[in-house]
Amino acid sequence: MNSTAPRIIDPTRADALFHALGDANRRRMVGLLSDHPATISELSAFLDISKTAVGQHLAVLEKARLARSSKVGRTRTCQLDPAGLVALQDWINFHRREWEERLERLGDLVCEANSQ
Amino acid sequence: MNSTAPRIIDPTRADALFHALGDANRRRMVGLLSDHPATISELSAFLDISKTAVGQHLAVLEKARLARSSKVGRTRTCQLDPAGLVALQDWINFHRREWEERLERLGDLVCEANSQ
DNA sequence: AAGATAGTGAAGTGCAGACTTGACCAATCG
DNA sequence: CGATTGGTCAAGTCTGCACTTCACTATCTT
Repeated sequence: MNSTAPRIIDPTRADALFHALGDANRRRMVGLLSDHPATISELSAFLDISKTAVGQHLAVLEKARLARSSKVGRTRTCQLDPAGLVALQDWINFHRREWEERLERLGDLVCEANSQ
Repeated sequence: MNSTAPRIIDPTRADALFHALGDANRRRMVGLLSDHPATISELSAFLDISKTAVGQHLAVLEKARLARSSKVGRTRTCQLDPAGLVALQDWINFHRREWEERLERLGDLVCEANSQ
């Protein structure tokens, strides 16, 4: 489980993923949600944007599978969806592998990269 | 080295990073560069966009420290800069840690997340 | 039932950003 | 030298998207 095998990530998915995280407010949302679930209103208050805006952000995050939500009564509670983060991890691992492989043969840059 | 310690990533930097990777062409660029360095013209030909556009993308990638470039003679060769990927990794690790910690107490979702 | 509260839909505004074109400079080649 | 070729600068275009407001539908509270 949790194999180190190179798992490729579909471009469409990558698009959704990076687009989703490209916005500061959405990143703040996953920041909040990674701490604990929250409702639309709470997120709205915290981020200081309209509930409508939160709803729109949520849709984007859900499409990227970075968040989930479910409505009970009149309140919708959002929580983090690990799947997105996992996919992101995969994307990085894939590319990391590629250049690490290449840099091994060339032996440079790497130290610099680690120091900030 | 390469410690597992939580290394926090500055929001401004995260912005640059995710914004940079939010574009499909730029992702294709890092894809190419992670294989081997390339010149502006080569990238232009491969991505089928103007050299000017490539230059603009390059600027974005460099700001995010995902690429470097240097000009010798009249040709500019671009190569991948590991620093960006490393920072990205840090960002994920940080959030991953947060929700893993929380999910450990709640014990759910995780299996689903791993299967796609 | 009246009134607040939680959220959704539609439509509009304004800005950012991904491109292009065209003029231009600097190396390289014949 | 003259002609390509590689790259950059400066505008300008056009689409996408973050966000708002307004109107409306549940749902909860008292």
